[in-house]
Amino acid sequence: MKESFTSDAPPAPAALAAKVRTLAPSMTRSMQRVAEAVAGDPAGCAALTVTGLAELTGTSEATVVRTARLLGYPGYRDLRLALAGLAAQQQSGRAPAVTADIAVDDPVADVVAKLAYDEQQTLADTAAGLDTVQLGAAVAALATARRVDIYGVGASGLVAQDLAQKLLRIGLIAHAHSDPHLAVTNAVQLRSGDVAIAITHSGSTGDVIEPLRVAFDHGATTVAITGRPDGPVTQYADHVLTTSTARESELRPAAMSSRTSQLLVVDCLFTCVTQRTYETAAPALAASYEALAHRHSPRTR
Amino acid sequence: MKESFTSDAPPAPAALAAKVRTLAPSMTRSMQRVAEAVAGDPAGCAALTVTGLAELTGTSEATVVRTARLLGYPGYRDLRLALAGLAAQQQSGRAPAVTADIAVDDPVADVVAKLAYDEQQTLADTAAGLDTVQLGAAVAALATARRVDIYGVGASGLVAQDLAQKLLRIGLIAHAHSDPHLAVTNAVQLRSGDVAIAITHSGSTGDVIEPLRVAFDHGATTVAITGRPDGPVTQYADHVLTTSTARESELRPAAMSSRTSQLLVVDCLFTCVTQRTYETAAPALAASYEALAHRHSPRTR
DNA sequence: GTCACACCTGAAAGATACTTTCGGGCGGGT
DNA sequence: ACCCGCCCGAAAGTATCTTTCAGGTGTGAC
Repeated sequence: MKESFTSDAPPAPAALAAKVRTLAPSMTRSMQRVAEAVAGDPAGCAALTVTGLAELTGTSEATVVRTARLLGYPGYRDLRLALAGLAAQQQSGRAPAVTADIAVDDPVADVVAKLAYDEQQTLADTAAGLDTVQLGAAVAALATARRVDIYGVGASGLVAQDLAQKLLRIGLIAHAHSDPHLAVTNAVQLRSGDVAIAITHSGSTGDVIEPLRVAFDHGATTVAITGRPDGPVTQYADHVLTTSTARESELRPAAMSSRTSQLLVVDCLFTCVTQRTYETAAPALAASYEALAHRHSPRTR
Repeated sequence: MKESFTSDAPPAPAALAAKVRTLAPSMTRSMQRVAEAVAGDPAGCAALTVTGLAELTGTSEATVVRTARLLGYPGYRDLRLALAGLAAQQQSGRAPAVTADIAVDDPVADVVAKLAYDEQQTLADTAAGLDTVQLGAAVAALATARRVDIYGVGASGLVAQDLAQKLLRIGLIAHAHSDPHLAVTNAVQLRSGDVAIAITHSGSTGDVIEPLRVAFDHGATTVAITGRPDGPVTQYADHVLTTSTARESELRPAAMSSRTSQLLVVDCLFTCVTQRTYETAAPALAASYEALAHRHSPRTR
């Protein structure tokens, strides 16, 4: 029995709070109430029966079961088991130090500490929620790709460029597009064996979905990196990599944590592809490193 | 009421194995088989139903329930919950194997865990090493800046763009330059009251140092974000913000952790500037958020 | 402004898992 | 060898979970 986390079957072990946040937007009101209760008090909810939890949240048994399903469990029974596990874990483990939100009058040192903590949390959530099977499939496609196109606009555009830069360094033919028109005109060139990657936090950025759809229709292997695994973009994605959605506030826009999350996914993609193509990737990496050395001034000291 | 082994009042939380041994002598043969299975593989048994466990141990459902009772639980259901908790607990216990370097033959899941851990470490290091006085000074300069120029090439160029994007959102006039020639020609336009920021991990990237020097000579306030506080770039920097340098390896180029570190610094700069210019920044942020909403497809839900 | 549609929601029936009851059978004691 | 006690599992009984279905509500189109 392997550790593998297949995308729909696997119940989340401890990454439940993260999963609740990720899926919350796609939930209905009643389901959100249930999810909230579950995330807020795992221990308490684990002690409850379906009927009990339904009454507590003012909903029906059916809704509770539906929520459990949405969170990735076969039924409420399994959600309850996971809940018990989670409760035991945070019981024995350290209390998750809940940091307050960043305030307007926080001193500089506090801002630094809070931002660092939040981003660390985002990384942990992302790693816990990442589907390694999907990731493996995406890596396999990239490793043998003839050509790779990456779409992203706004903040995600920078992530797209980051990935393209990395892939170029290991000898892949990769290009990042932030111009939607050029992206589409390039997408029509793709065919089977090529890979197209769309990066969008909202999962509904038309400028990014359109080129992915075109690539998909032309037979390319398509990958979506998004925070909304139920968003429109996944319609045209062979493989979906989910980024985590951290709570945001006025002083901490969503773009900040989504970018952190996206970059981790991108790093994972890159590293795994490097592994699989080590024979060619290693010398390519060394060469690019060597080439850059001449761009630096002579060492001081 | 203490945690003592009173057989009727408290169900055992995690001291289950001990309880099994304690009570084993008073058990009948069949019950011992059940208890043994439970103590031997909590995780596996938690996944089983009464019937399943009965079959596995070659006994009957009634015996399983009796065993659960003897161990202090109201019924099998509750034993199962405790089992799930126990499993999760000893699952989380064995995790500190991520400190090792990434190997070529690491499975995907390990790569994800190690990368996430490393980046978290980088964030912690950066936050700990960041000079809040220097940061405060840079923030003060930015908050009143007439114009902001940001220099960075390669991976740092993306960080520069990220910062520029953010500052633009709160109403500052910021521009990121990755073309060294254009950077220099723009730098000569700067004067006192303007801010120039150079981002370079090595601290010795000529293409970035040169425009910063020009800006410095023209009286602009200059900031360097670098991993080498003793590098050439700091010669022309009024304020130096130090990023952390994590250990690197063949499969994990330095660019990865330096980027993470740089982005945290950039986020700190942005957030603190937003604080100090809250009156104008908040509405600007809200407006940019609003403008983007129309770029998304209608909700799926 | 009205209509139609889709979708959420909960009640109740249906299925599953757990608990209890009860009689058979195996061992020890005399 | 016989009797007694008690362990054990089959089956009936009950609680819990799951599914189905019909009613209601909000949303978009005309």
